[in-house]
Amino acid sequence: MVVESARARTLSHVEPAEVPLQVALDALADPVRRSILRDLATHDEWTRACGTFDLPVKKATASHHFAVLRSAGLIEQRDEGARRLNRLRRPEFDKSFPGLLAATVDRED
Amino acid sequence: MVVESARARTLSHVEPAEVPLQVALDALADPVRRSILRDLATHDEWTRACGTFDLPVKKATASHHFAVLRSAGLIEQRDEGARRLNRLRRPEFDKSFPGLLAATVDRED
DNA sequence: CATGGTGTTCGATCCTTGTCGTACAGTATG
DNA sequence: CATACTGTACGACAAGGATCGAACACCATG
Repeated sequence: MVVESARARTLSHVEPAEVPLQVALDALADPVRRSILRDLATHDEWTRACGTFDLPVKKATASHHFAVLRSAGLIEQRDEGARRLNRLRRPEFDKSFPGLLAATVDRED
Repeated sequence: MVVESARARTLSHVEPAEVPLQVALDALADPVRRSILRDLATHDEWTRACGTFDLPVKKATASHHFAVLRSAGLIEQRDEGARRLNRLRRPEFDKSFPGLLAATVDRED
């Protein structure tokens, strides 16, 4: 029988449908967070652990940004051993906020 | 010969095409500013003076928000006597940021 | 010209939040 | 078990920005 680890059980996710527009915009307004989302958008799902992103901040700050993205319904996280893998919740988020990801992460600047 | 007033001459506008995504998102992330944009989106152009908006802030703060919207290429302003009329730059802004206004101001929350 | 209305500017304040160091928990590997 | 690696939690700090009051400029109207 497969049992979730205690660590994974503390991982609370928020459904994009429950996210207020204000929360979504606050999450998307940060350049470091958009950089994370762009990275996820251009790679296969569940292939990027938190530590594999090339970010201009220390790991404590990066951890904070991942938490913000999760509570805004933008990413899903899953533990795999010592690493925490990420996935962009593109279809779910697009359903709640049509065009918002396209207008923000599908861009150069 | 018609000459612009000194007051109107100080009104500097920014083209949406010159606006970085970061500036646009910062402007759209504030609820008071979105409320202004929604108001403009649902009325005829050049019919709303700054003082005619029902905002939960004092006029000094409102003036600040209009300045932010102008420098983000989201609104255009024109002086008409003592009043300053506003217009949502929908087509120009949509061209530079397709879907962004639709995802933010065309919404309930 | 005096008064009232519209809107901006300036300085001050307050609050949010992005940032980091450190400590800690969980996992893998020797 | 000892060590190294991955990521989070917590407290502290600093910067940015939203807010306001007061003073000011401009316009309209009597």
